[in-house]
Amino acid sequence: MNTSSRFIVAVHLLAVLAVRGKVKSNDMAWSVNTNPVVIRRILGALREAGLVHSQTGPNGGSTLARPADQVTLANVYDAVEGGQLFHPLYSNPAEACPIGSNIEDRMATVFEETQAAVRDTLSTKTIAQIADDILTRTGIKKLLNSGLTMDEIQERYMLKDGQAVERTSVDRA
Amino acid sequence: MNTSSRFIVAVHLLAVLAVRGKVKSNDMAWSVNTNPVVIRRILGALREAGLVHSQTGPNGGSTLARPADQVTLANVYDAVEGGQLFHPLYSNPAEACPIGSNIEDRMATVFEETQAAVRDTLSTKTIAQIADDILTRTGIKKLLNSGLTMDEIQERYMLKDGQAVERTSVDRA
DNA sequence: TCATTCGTAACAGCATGAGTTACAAACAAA
DNA sequence: TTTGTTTGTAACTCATGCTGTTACGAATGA
Repeated sequence: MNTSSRFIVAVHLLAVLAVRGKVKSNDMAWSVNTNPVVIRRILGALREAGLVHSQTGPNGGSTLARPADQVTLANVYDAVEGGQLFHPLYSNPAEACPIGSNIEDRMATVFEETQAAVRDTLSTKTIAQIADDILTRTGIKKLLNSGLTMDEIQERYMLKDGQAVERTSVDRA
Repeated sequence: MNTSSRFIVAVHLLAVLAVRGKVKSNDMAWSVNTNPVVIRRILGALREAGLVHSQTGPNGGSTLARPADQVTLANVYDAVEGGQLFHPLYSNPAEACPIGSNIEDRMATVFEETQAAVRDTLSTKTIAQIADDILTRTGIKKLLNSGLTMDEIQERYMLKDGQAVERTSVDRA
């Protein structure tokens, strides 16, 4: 059926951290367009999994706990969704029925194989790749390569039709 | 996250149909240990997907619409879960944020790849294999090979510690 | 005609997730 | 030390989805 939005939000947050360094939950909430508490809840799961560090107080915020190219989407998935994609258990099937008394066991192995396939797929992708793809796509990567810092880019450029373009005086007003 | 129990119940039902031929929703409900309407709802999805036929009236019930070795678990999954395992959409991330404005697009391709991996895994397994595994495991397969019919086995044997054993006069009483 | 079986609508109960408010704890800076 | 900022977390509401149940019309075989 479906997975919660936690996974995609978690990837979103980690990509932001990969690009920006230390970020406050308020700023991340703005980017995701939700409440800071929702962000902090997800950060809590990421912290428990050892993917981020957080700091209270002024100049507080969260940072990646290890380089973005060492954080796979499988790590993120495990952190926020906690494993099982399928439900091997349901309401006590009949013991007297050959199918009923064996289906859970049999399907458990199917679920394990499927879960492994999902994890294999997700483990080939890292937060660094996701962030890099997006920076390239928007033209920000080229600006970074030209020596600008992320802060300078943020100040002097804006997104227009998905591309980073220099702000005009009108935009600043 | 998680998937509903519909998938495993659907596999359960199809395995029962593979073994028993035509079966009433009442009997399937007994095997699954739930309400017949729950069964009929799932059969409805399977029917829409062309996996079973149903018949009203006396001597009614459901049957497989094609041989059990031509029904893969991917077919079943698609029938009852309808595709999307992950949610690519969430609450309007900020357009002005490079990550926010691109994350949905980027993750959509990740989700598609993952979904494809799941379908690949599930498409290697058929209802026939699941049913056969269980019949073999319980010793029923051997009885069928010895020439007994499923009805005869049902009448003269019972499950004890997962194995089909002949009923004693006490069991019949 | 009648009993049986399915199809489906309608509703209740429950679990889960998201959004929100509130507040204590940690911490940097004055 | 005090103050303001930020996080962590509990508690609550609201919406959604799934399961179980009752009810009833429609189809069908005897």
